[in-house]
Amino acid sequence: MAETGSDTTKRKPSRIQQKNRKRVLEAALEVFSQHGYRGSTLDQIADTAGLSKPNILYYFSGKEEIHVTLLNRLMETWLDPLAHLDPSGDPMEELLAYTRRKLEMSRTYPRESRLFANEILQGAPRIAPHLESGLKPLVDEKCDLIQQWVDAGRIAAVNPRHLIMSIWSTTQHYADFEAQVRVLEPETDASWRAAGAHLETMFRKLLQP
Amino acid sequence: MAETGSDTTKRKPSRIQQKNRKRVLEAALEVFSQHGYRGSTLDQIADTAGLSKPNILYYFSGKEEIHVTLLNRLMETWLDPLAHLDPSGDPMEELLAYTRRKLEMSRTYPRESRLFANEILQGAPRIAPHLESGLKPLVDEKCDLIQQWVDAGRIAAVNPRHLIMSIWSTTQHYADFEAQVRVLEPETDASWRAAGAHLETMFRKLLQP
DNA sequence: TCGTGAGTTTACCAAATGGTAAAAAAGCAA
DNA sequence: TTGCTTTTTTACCATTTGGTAAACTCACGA
Repeated sequence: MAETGSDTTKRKPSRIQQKNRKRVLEAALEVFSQHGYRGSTLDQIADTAGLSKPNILYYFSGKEEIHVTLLNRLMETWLDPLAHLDPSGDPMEELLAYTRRKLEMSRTYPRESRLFANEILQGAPRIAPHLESGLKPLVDEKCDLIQQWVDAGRIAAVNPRHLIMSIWSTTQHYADFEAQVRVLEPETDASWRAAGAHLETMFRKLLQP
Repeated sequence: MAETGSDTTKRKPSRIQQKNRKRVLEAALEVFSQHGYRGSTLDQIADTAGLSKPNILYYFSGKEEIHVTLLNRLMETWLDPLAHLDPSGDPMEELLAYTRRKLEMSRTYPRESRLFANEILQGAPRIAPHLESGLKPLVDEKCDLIQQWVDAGRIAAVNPRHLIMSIWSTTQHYADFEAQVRVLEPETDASWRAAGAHLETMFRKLLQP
């Protein structure tokens, strides 16, 4: 049986396979993050990747597999900052550091942020299982941690779930709504700096016991 | 010249025209807000509206006109709460009331919120002019107002632009990322109540002089 | 009731799109 | 070089999609 590059059986990935799969995923990220799943075409991805459409389908079984692959890889990166919330650290500093990391990710990986936003906006049809199995347990765990900090009086009384959602929404806003932000504040560098200062102030005041 | 229902010349809209144009727009809102512009099809809109595709094209010149019409109508509704920020009111109460109105709109009109989010996510290709001509002047004006409140010491020192963006992002999050919110907190009613309380606390603390 | 224009349907079409078959080319071990 | 596998290209295809032409139906005033 000729291996088509899928994952039914495992073989050595071959240097050229790794390289081209990477090119496809990079191009797909560019395209999907801008137009959403249904708004993106294999031709666009092929053009962006500098490969032919059938060539792309030699590496991936179809459009959906490319999209799902991207989302799966993304989830790890995306949850990483929250996973690093340290129970043994200083609560205030941990949460502010988390906010900083999240904002930094929005600046560094805006396409990833938009890819995720697109998927959630459309009801998370292809990533719902991962939300249940990956995101939810982690959030539950960290909510417990934050609640302990609250109970111990080390930070002000807040709803942990909604605190986390506030951090997500405010930080991701700068990536997901970039087109709008740019209209209101065209100086990109200054905008990011002001955003960082603003969020630092806001969450510090919120959490001050 | 037979009027096709477009707007090249003005005639009396005829009761049935008004009714059916409304049906189309209602259906288009449902579809566009879920799949984005390119992900939505005229057939979907036609099915949802209970009309045939050519019938829809009797009332609108094409897919794009429907979308643009929706976005234009939306802009007014969307900016309305901000426009009502009253210079003569109490600063803290005005801003908290604005936040409440915004959250209420996310709950009442989630589809409109998602339609807007979709458009911005994709770089605002069809609404960019309106952002410049409609949103920007209003935001600039209200930023001046907030800055005056800050200068007068009536609220804490904040960056007005980023305050507004914080209010937008946190309130709209509950509509735009509903699929994710539901995973973390399945009890919808409780979620909205907790959101209201959380945002009230957060912005009150932020703005307390 | 008849005519006229508004509204609706049926039958299409050209382009775009996801995907496939198979031949051709490029690597590569012997 | 030879023979085999991996990779890439060329030529397609079926379906979907936005849109149109023209026939048809319906409401309603004269």
